[in-house]
Amino acid sequence: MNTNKRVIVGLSGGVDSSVAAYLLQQQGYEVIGLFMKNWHDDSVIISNECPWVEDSNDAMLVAEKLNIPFQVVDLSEQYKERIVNYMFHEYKIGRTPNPDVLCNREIKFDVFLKIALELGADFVATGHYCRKGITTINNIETYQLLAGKDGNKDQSYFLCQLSQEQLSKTLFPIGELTKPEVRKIATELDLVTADKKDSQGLCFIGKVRLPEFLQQKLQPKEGVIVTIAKDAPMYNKTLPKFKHKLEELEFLATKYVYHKSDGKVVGKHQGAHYFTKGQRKGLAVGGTKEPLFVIETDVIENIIYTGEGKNHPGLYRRCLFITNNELHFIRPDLALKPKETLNVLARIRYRQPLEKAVLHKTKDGLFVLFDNMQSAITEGQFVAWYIGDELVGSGVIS
RNA sequence: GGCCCGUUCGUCUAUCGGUUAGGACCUCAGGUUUUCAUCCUGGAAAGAGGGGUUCGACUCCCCUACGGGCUA
Repeated sequence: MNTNKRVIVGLSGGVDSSVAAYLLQQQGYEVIGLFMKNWHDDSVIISNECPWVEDSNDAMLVAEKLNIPFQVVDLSEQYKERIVNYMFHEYKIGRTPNPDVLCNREIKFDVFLKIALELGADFVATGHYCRKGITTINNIETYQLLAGKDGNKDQSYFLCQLSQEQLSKTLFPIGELTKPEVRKIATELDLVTADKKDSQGLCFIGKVRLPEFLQQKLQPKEGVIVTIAKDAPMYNKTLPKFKHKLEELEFLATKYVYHKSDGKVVGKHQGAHYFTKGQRKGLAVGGTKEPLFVIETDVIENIIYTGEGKNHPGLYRRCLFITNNELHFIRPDLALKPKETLNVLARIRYRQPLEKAVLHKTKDGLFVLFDNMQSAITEGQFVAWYIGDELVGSGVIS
């Protein structure tokens, strides 16, 4: 039944996309493999140099084995413009971006998708661990982004910015499988990628030392590290009585504002923009009973604020806000209007266990109010919310 | 100028006349992780200096160098 449908698979040179291609082939699709080359500066990568050469080669071998056509496209210009520049910009303004979420929205499911369509494809497919559902709502065919069946590998979070349009053209062939099952298939087929280690680090770039990577554009600038005491007065404010829910939400979403005089200087750093909230490593401040965690970075004053111990109050908040222009619903029918609320499960980082939360829409944006305190809510990261195993929307934490 | 205390891994510290001188933090390496982080495991790392006493001293004594209390 799929015989006349053409699918272009993004072959990355890893097991997942290899098996994805195979499964599509089994399902009767006409499959074409396409390798994206998005980065070729290996000077910034830790470990083995030039991973893309090996990866594209593996992708080609897999295509040969499956006997499908194979091509390489170079998208490094677009990748640089849309992803790398965005990264630099975000770090510069003191936020912590998630380039891989953007990479999916802007590269794999935009630039790449368009190329595929030009090549006559009906769909693109990738080796993501997630599933696509289709349901009819008000007579409109609506696509759903569902978590991968392998709870340990579920990658729906990285696709939280996809649109209906993009989903409509997309297939996720391995979403019903677990990683061990995928490996097993690859082994049985004797694919070169069968035992290849999972890729990590920045998609297409690999493992980098962030400060070094960022130094291409962001100059080091020495500043101080300040420690805020666990029992600082600002943490003991009693909850005011709120007149409106909105007032309460705003209060709970407000982050602490620190000044140098609120704590004591314990060290120096080479640039507040190289650090992110919740970070423990790289501060080079020792002698404390418990580790120091970054609780705030101030890129204007170039000060890093830290708190001692995993339970430091500066690390926790229950509520966060998303502005309207950084708010996205995969399910348009579930988009909230001002004053509407929605009970969801949400996460603020990949692989974080889902947490109960309530969405509160306002005129200017959306509040996400968690039942429990959340550690290191970080501006620039994406919060994604689910109903059951369906990812229905996401936004940038501001 | 006299009299009394302190000096241990990079940091904060524990111990002891015979120990692989312990821990925490930092750092490094590996692992987990398609973001940044987190998390897990492991490694490296010390007795201010010089003399004694002793079979043996980081530990006891003396002197030299840097940090605290009385006298004036």
